[in-house]
Amino acid sequence: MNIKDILENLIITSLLDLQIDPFVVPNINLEHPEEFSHGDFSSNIAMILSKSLSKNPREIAQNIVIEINKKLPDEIQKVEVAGSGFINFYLSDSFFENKTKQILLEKEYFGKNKKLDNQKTIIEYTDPNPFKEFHIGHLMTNAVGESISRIIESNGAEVIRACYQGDVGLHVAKTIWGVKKMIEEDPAIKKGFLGNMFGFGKDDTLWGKAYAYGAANYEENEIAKKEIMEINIKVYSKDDTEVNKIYKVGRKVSLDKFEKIYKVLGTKFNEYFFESQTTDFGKKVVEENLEKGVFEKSEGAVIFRGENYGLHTRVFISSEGLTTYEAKDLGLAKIKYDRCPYDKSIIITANEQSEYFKVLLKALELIYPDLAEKTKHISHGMLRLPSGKMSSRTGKVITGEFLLGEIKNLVLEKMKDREMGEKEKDEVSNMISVGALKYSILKQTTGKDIIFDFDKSLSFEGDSGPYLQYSYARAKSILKKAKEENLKADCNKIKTELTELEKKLYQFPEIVERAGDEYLPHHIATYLIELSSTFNSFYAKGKIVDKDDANSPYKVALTEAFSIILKNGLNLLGISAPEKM
RNA sequence: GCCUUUGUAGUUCAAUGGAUAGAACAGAGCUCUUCUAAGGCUUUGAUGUAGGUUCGAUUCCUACCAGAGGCACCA
Repeated sequence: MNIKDILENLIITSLLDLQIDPFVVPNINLEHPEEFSHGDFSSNIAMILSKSLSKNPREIAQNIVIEINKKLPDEIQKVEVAGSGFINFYLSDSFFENKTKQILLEKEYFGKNKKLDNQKTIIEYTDPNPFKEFHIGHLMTNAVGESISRIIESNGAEVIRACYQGDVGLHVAKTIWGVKKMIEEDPAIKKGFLGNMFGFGKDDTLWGKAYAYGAANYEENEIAKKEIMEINIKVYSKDDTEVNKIYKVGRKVSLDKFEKIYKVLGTKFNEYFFESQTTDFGKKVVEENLEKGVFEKSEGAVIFRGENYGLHTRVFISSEGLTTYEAKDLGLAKIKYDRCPYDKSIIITANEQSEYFKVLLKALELIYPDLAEKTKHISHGMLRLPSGKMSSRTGKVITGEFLLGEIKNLVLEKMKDREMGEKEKDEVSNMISVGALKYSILKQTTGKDIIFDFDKSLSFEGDSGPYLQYSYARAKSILKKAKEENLKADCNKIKTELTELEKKLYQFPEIVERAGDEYLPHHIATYLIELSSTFNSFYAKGKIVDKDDANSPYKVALTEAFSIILKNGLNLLGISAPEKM
């Protein structure tokens, strides 16, 4: 039984002994006070009961404490009444010693639970579009999705990582138009686009330029717009040899590039879905349900009248007969389920799609109510520069690779005096760059915009990924020294005072559970920063590895426990923990 | 215009309706003959406005102000 349950039972039985019905309150509220001087757990039960009992909360608290003291378990050292009626619990030395033992024993399993056991969850995130850049928005969706995946895995769920990619649609036509025009203008450039069919002689940055070129002309040039729409139809019909060829190469160039990025970011997808696979089925679903009255015809298009549900109306099949992404997404829900029957389906996107997903989920509810029930849309904020929104439509994008490259340069600059082999330096600098970026995304509540300032957001000091990684490397370095001096960890403390470190360490599993319940990775990030800060103070206070100090084995045990939890926590954020940096 | 969402130190972020609103950066001042100073210690500084609910509100409700996103054939 975990400590929270023990405390809860203790309160309930004490209330019963006092002839108070504990079930008049919905649940016993137990929280960690902000300051350790207020104990390890605190309950406001007396304050809540005060009204219904018409009694002073402090008096109620006193009575409860008297009852609790009659049956104080080993885990609790003392119980006190404080403030306006809080009951504060102070945990005992043996509780902390046992927890440290448990951490050292369970290692990478510490923090995991079985809450979502037997729950199969498919989680869709990143979703870059072939023929377009992998921009920093994708980086953000990936960071959030990967972290949520790992968190719910730690809560026991089986996770299927899915990526849905738009390999058909107007953006493809814009790119193909751009490619054709650029080759027309400069035939020599053809090789840069198409290369030899097998190698990587193809220049993937050219494809980004072609998209930007097509996109700009689509907006400004009526003739180009018409040509692009014609190409769009050909992409679907596949009856134009030249279009087919450009399409085939462009798609592969994009997908290969994406795979390289996923590898750097630490994501391995289990399933890929493509719009080219959802189009026909999506259209079929819409047409079937047009007859059933879910959709209606308007101005030549097939629409879903979201206004009837307080939402907005959207087009599912265009007046030209093309399926919009609304219809494709609708089909996707069923295709996903057919391929991997899930208990829960999570889709992660930027919050600019929040309203859209409400409409989509309403339509889904009318067609596949069981699937709609299982589906959840999670949105994150936008990564924006002080100068404004980042858009790939205008062609002015910051690509994921560019950003990671810039960060890596900063890291390498910082590492230039480190004694480390070139290969190791390269690996470690990759870990740190990705860690810095991911942390800056995950440290705040999912859903709020991130104002992205190169210098500030990616600082390597203070509240940052590298701070956590540095703390880890430091702990590992200490443990290495302990090993060299043959000092073994011992969880039984001799006569040291408890430090704040023990009081933070045991809280990790609760944090994992909460982050999973709320789908909020930032709880992990906040906890890890507090934990690391506590460890760093502990480190600064005196030597840990010291043969002349009888407490040294206990300090080594705490250091090891810290390193285990920090590594597990970083893993939940999708951040690697370097042994050295 | 309608809908959604966000307003917390100079800046970027925390705070299941609870105790003295936490950090980090920036500013001021300390700290490496000692296990990693990407560290530690000290210090200045904040809940958009006006009401309401509550024993208690940054948190819930209403209005207003300000920012962001969305609102018919792009994803």
